[in-house]
Amino acid sequence: MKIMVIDGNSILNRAFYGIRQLTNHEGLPTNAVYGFLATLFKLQDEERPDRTIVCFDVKEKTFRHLKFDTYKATRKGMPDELAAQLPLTKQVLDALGIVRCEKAGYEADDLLGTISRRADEHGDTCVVVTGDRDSLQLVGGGTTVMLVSTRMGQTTYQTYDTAAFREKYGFDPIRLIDLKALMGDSSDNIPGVPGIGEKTAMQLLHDFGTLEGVYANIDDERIKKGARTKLQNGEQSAKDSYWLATIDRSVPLELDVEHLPAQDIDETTLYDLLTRLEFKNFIKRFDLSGESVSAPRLPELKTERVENVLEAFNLMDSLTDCDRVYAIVPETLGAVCLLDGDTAHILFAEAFGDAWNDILRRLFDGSLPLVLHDAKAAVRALLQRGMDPKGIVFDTAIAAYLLDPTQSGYDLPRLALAYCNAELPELDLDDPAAVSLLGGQEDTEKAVAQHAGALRAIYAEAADRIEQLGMRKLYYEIELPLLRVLAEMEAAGCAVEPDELRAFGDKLDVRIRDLTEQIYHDADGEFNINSPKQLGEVLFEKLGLHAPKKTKTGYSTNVEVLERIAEDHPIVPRILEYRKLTKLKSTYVEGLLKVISPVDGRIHTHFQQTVTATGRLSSTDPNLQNIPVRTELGRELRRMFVAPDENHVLIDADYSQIELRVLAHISQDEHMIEAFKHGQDIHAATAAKVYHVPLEEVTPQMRSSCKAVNFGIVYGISDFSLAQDIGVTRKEAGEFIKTYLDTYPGVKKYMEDIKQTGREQGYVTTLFGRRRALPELKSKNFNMRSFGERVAMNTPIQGTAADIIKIAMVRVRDRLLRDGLQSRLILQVHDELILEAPKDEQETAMRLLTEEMENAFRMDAPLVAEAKAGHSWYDAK
DNA sequence: TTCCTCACG
DNA sequence: ACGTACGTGAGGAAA
Repeated sequence: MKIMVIDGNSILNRAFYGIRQLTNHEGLPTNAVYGFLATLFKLQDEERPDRTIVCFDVKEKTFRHLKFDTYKATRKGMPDELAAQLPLTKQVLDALGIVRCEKAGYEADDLLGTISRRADEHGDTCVVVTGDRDSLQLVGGGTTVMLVSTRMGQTTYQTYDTAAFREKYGFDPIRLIDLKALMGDSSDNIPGVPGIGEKTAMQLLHDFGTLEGVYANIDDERIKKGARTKLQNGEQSAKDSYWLATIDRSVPLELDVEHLPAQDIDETTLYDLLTRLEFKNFIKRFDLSGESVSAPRLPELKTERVENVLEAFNLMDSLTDCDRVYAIVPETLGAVCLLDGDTAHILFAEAFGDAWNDILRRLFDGSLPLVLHDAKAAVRALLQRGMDPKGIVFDTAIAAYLLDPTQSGYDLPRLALAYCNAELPELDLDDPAAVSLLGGQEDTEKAVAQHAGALRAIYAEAADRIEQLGMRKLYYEIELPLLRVLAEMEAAGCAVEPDELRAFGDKLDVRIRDLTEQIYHDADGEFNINSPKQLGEVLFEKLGLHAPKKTKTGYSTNVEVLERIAEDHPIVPRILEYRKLTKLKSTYVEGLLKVISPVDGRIHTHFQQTVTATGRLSSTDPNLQNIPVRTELGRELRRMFVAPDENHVLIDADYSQIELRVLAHISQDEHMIEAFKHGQDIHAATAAKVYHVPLEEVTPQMRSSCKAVNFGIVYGISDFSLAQDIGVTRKEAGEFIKTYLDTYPGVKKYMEDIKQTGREQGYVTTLFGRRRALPELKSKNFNMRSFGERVAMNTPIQGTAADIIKIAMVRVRDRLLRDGLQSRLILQVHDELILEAPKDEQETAMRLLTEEMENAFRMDAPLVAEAKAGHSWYDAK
């Protein structure tokens, strides 16, 4: 029989530190549990043990180390976040039917040792899985040790049997104990012999075999005088250490290794647990279904099909008096579900034919206070049918986003689980088959009703919490109105020049082919240049170029690396150019050609309002927020985004330094505010201050450094990254930052305060009350905490800037309408707004746009926006 | 799917 | 000593 015995604490620990802190909807921290299970399943798949046992330390305080008073003081405890995940892990293991082994007073190590010894004696083979190198002393007989190590988030496994161990270390596994007795182990609080390090210890063992051997030959000439004195003085410590380092292999365990129960999964409990933890892929792995599970359900609703137009209008009339009308309206507008008390009324477009548009028009005529989920998609569709949807008073997706912007999604089933602990069936009303009147309706209708019920429950909860958290204005005056603006922008789309785009692509192609040939020639053979793996092999093995140490899973071949070795071989600059061109070709030329609407020949992006952690928008399908601009060639692409005809222009206005202005305002730093008030070039002004020279004497070099620091400050700076960015030593960067912060004491104070406030409150906010929770600030893990601190510094800045441009967008749109102009907003790129305007409105629209952007919010460092007009995006920027 | 790379603010 | 900028989305390769 093959037994796998796992050091639960060690693997859990690795999982915890390997992955960034995650919490699920219930607020359960889950990363360690997840990582642990992932490791466990992977090992079970690969090793196929007959039985698995997981060992845990029972209590840190009962370690045998503690018998030595001197050694216990600095023993590190388990971080709280991890401790919180321990019981969950054990619950899952129990549900999986995996034997757990714990014994008060013993470390998991000792349990591993004891179990492996017993298995060995019984003639079984035993794989010990742990992250702790100490356990390698267990290797021998039928016992192998699999060492799990996590580097850069990548987990690797290395199995040691006696031979493998000997090859690597040059002595027998059991001698690890002797080695530790000599050299000690600071992480385990084993003192060893003071003054003896790894080198000496290895030499001693090599010469004398064992600790005992060393002391038996203490006068041997191979031991140097200094070492001898140290050994003599440290003899007691060596003996203690020997004992400390020895894993106890005869723990009195009741566990009967010979008669382990077969693994028996408790499906119901497992499903419950995995659902709570939101580990969907594991649920899939075990093919669990929730049928036998009793998750709380929302009240049952009756479903009623609305069959004719009259009935539909009567229903809507009767709903007009309602406080709120809960409606499920899919993007395709193929069906609608309206909740009325305990009845879900379902209307299918198919049943109404031409009258369907009348029904939609009535539904959205503004007389029904509609609560929707993800309304933007429906609004866009309605706009595209020439309607003017009104009456949307709440969107649960946006509300849930404001309540916690860091979730990975906000679909209705997920919210139902988080807000009502209810399970909702999957439902895709955008799939025409689902809303077809033909066949299989029952289930769909039931599901729709349940979704509507959940919508109501979520609304009640979410609306309340929006109030409580002080986000009413943000929600009702910024995000909700913005929804309509975004829908209009999406529906409007942007005109493009497909022919020129294709021509540009062909031009790229010629050059790409050329480069490909040269690269193959340089490499003396064909390979896939797009494959970082193959490229790495060619550059660093075949051509023998020096690989600048960057390596994760192979060689790193990114721009930074390639630029450093560009001089070394003509292939490198060619690869750099190849990369540039293929990026332009595939992502932009081909990518954009694919998404030109066959209906109107324009490109309609989708602005995501519920994605970013900071409150920014994002753009997808296609992403129009990352159209190249930084290189001249890439910038050419902007010539393809144009005004639709000779009578129109594009107007592009962007905020000047909005984030730094926000920083100046939030931090109330006098000097920075003054600089902005006087309209100074902020980077130059900073340089003048930092270098103590008059503004006129600031060199481009000085300005550029300060520009980097200004950026860094906004991101939550560190000396390392700044050093990397401006090419100075880390120390110089550190001093530079210090000087900078002394120059702007207000900024310094803000950076300190925000971290503290964030830690105390558990979240940070923007000036408009947008909130981001930051549990990382309390983490004991340095990296995680540092990340939290940078985020705490950055989010209020980036987020406030996002709030401001959102306000501007709503105002620009409203004012264009109010002033009866034909100009329309079509794009937003974080600090930039783009209008499509009739030429005769050009001047008016430019003024309006600049005004509304600058007046969106009054700051002590005033907002400045600059507009430019042109036929294409290239010309308007 | 996940990683790597690279485009933007 | 730790490993580093903040926020995104898309395409191609490899698993």
